[in-house]
Amino acid sequence: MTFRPWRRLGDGRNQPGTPMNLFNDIRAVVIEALTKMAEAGELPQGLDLSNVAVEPPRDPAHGDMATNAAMVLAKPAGMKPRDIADRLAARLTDPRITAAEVAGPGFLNLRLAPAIWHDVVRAALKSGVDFGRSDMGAGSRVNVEFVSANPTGPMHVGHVRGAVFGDALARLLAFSGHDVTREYYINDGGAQVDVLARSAYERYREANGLEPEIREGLYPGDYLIPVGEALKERYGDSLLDRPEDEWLAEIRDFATERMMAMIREDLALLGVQMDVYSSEKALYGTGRIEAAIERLQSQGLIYRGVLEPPKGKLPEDWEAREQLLFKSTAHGDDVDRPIQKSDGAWTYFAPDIAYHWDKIDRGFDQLIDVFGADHGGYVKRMNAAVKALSNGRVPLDIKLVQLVKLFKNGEPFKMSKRAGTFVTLRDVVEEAGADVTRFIMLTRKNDAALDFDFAKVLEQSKDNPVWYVQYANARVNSVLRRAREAGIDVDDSTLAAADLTTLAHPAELALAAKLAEWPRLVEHAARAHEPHRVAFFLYEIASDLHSLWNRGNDETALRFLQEGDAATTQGKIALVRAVGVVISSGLGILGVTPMDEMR
RNA sequence: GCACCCGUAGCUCAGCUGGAUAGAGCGCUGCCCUCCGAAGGCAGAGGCCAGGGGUUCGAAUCCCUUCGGGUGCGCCA
Repeated sequence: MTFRPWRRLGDGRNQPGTPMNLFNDIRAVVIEALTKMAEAGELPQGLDLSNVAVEPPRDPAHGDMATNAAMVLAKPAGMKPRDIADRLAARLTDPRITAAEVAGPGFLNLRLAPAIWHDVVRAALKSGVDFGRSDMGAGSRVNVEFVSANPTGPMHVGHVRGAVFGDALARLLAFSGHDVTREYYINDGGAQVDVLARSAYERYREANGLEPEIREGLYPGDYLIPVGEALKERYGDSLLDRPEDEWLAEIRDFATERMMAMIREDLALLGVQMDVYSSEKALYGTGRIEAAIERLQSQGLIYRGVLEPPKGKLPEDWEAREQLLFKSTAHGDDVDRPIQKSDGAWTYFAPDIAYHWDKIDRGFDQLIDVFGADHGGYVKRMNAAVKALSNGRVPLDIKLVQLVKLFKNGEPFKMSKRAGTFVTLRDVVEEAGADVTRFIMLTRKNDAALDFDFAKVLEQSKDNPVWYVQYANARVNSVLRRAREAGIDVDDSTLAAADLTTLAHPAELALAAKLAEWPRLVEHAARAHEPHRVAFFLYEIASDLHSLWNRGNDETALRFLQEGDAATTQGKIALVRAVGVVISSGLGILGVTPMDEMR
């Protein structure tokens, strides 16, 4: 029996941008059959086939794949689902499809030849960690803005999840064929960097032997002490007892730069690297903000007016004032938003509008902002601004990342070595490690709150998903080691060329079929901007491997190492290794290092 | 008051952008190591998918509404 190379499987019928996705291949077969039915008059011409799906059925008894084509088309075609399904089944003559049965309300359940699953294993071995890589994105340019923590101190827990999420999303999008830019927006234009400068000035005084006055409202953290010392090194005592306006701007720039260096280090601890750092301050004085506002004005979206007082908690000192407003309600917001304070200075929103316009201007096809959940109120107005500025061309997806609650053995975790008042990113990484931190942060949807218990995430048991997945990978490598010790060649290239016909047990083929879902999952997760799906999929794969492993205890035919039968062993190890490939590939998207050994 | 998010097994959460009998871990009950890593695995019990309407071949998923929890609501960023 010979197998066609995987690349030819699609036979040119692959949808553009989706190599190696078996589900897309089979869908293409179904679509072609439907098209022929229309040509033959068995279906009306010109039906919308976009809702026709080919999916893995939940119940394995329903075969390997199922299509809803008959049900989706029944109404527009004015036919009974069963009739469509029957005729479709008759036209599915592709040799890969060994059976097509109509079931349930009109599903067409497909069974595929075992050789298909062997090809999946082979594809994984040949592609390595690139297995599942897709060109679905067709090189479209995506800007992922994330973290964007204020440059006033070290990153804290609140930033960690956003950093991990944004980076994993960026990796996922890159893996699925997008041209991704990771970007950090430095909020160095507001009052908070003045506070930073004053705080650093006190530390500068301290470095000169004076008593620092860390007044209420200044940043008290120890991390500014070295900044004070550096200031002393640079300025000596020349700035002591000078009025603020003589040193504020200089110290502000100096301290901001130092803070950004620190933040870069913090990000590096998590394995996060930005491509672009954009400065808010750099927008001032360039006319960019004015130009952006002018552009909105030209669309009739800027006016002077008075807002209704906010309902609910009314500030004591509230009084009606005329302000410059952006008519965000024209694009879905609830109220119009001020872009200028009553003293004429820009609100934070104004440079942010200019910044997003800049991103649009740089030619991105899609913008993604990762914000903390406390910025939820900002979503509609930003969407409105981007919609207006790009004339609806550039979609903006704002992902809100929910809070992380830290625990240790079930007790709320409070620690503040450096910062004085909060748990830093560094604290978290030093306590749990970057890999564990990243994985756990991705085991929940971004918009669901997350409990992070240091004791649990470091536990070595199946309660702990990181451990469980790493353990599966370690077992894969354990099998490979033992096979080599037995003198069996298990190099990927050898395994990929091996005869896999002995890989025929339903349990083994089921696992291979699970691997076939990986490329599909990548595309779905990327489309939904949901990297957590990768983490859950890895957990499932790990579970399947552990399960198959243990079945070998009772059924010796299922053991991966078959004594005295190198050929059969190679076939089984090809499957095991393919599992390892998918785990490594998935962990790569999560930014987690696979572990070969757990000892 | 308004907006956004959430509500799924006793607990913590998935549920593949509308599919078939709603899943996993923990906890509970009972099993599996002379055998590839038992740091594992198998089986069982456990559900009005918060409640009520609607949309359609079909709803945990989409729309409306009620209840409950979180977050936000001009001159902070």
